[in-house]
Amino acid sequence: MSEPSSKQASSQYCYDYPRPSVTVDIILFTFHDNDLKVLLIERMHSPFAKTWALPGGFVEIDEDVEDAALRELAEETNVTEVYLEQLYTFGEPNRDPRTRVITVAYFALLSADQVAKLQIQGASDAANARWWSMYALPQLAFDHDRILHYALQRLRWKLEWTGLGFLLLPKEFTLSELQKVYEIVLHEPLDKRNFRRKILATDVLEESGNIREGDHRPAKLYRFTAQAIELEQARRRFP
Amino acid sequence: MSEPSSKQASSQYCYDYPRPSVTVDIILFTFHDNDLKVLLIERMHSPFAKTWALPGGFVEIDEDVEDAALRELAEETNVTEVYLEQLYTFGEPNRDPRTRVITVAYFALLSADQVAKLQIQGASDAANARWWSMYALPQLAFDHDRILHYALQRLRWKLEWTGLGFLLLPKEFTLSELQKVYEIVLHEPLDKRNFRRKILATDVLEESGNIREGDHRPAKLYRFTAQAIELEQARRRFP
DNA sequence: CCAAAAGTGTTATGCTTACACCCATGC
DNA sequence: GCATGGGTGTAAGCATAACACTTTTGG
Repeated sequence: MSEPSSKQASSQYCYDYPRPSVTVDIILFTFHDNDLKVLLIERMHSPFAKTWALPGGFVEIDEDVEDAALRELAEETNVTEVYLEQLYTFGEPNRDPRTRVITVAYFALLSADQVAKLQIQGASDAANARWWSMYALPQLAFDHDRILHYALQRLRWKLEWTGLGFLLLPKEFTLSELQKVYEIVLHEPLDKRNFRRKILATDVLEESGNIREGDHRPAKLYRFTAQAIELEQARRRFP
Repeated sequence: MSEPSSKQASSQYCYDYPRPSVTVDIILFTFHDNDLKVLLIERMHSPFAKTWALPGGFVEIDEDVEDAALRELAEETNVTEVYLEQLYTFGEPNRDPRTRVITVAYFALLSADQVAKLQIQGASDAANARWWSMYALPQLAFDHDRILHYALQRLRWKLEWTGLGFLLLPKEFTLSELQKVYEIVLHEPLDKRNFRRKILATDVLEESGNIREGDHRPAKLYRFTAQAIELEQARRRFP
């Protein structure tokens, strides 16, 4: 969300008609400590200095918009293999007080695996990056609060109608852990037996053969099958 | 989709970094002659002169993207009250051979009522505008074929999961007419009794009290209830 | 042996599907 | 009176939702 700093003589690119800036903003979800988390970055510069914002940045002139989202993701988090989906394009004229900015929002689901490995790097203009609970957000810059809640809606919809919840977990996980994801994201308790039956009926999971040793009775570990994502997308649903 | 003509000395608007143009493209669906129709405009100018394209145009610098879609719709068809929904943003760098153009696609559902009244006006750069069968399209400019088929997918999804099919019909219609819409759009035959039961169970329709006199047994006319659209959107579904 | 989480089946209910005949009108 | 589309009900199968106890381990 940084205006590029002008290292060169300004105003090199001229057009007959005014043009907006186009940015991507990324809602990066993960699941940690039994909570749905979202990555935010603290802005250093005006406007909204010292307030938190979604990671994002300008779309380069010869770059696919989706590639821009992937690039920003890589730049700010070092993550490359992610589930990424276009969310919505926000285009009100005064979303950004400085100038006209149209933003294409993407949302990404990051597994706990990936989160553990990643090094979050604030962009040059961002002092600080951290995960926030989706249910205890700070005040947000621009219209990012609206964007974020729209993303939550979409994520809920996804979980209700597809089996993609496992994208928020590590490669192997127990069914109880998966149920917890659904309960926290959907914000409602679920019946354990029905949940297991339903999720296993979709054939997106298989036993990994390993077990999670822990404080109490060990639990079978599951992983998602290779075709799981394709399977989900094959069912005719949006998008 | 017209590059603004430069009446003035060019290059008045200068920026430090290059910026893309942002356009809106509108997929305008209606139902007519037992067929799903889409409005296309024949381009006069290069590139893709003489080929058909989606209506659309540039987003003004101080204009909401959705307002731009509504404005283009009004300019090219004189229609104002429409169901309009953002479809997707297409942002590959070479969609337009001239220059970088990012387009936000919207799809609109137009009732046969409205179609009857409207005067389709090609924009200044468009010679010609007409309705085409979705199932017999001409060759299309840019990536509009892809956009159109994505819109069809979304429309199908909408009809399968919501009761919004009536948006393609006049204010009053028979259940058989409505069923025809679903059959043509979804591209599959439906059972008459099940269709009626299902659609009436959703409470989006009510009898208008009138009847359609015709060749044979007259049919009850229905209209959709005032809250029908809200109702549909209240069920937690995308978006 | 106790605490804590894992795991497991059955029943009732509602929804979806398949299916075939009579009805009202115009000609 | 016949052709044409309008209109109606039921039974079977399937998915969903509600519900409680036993199992396995660690300490």
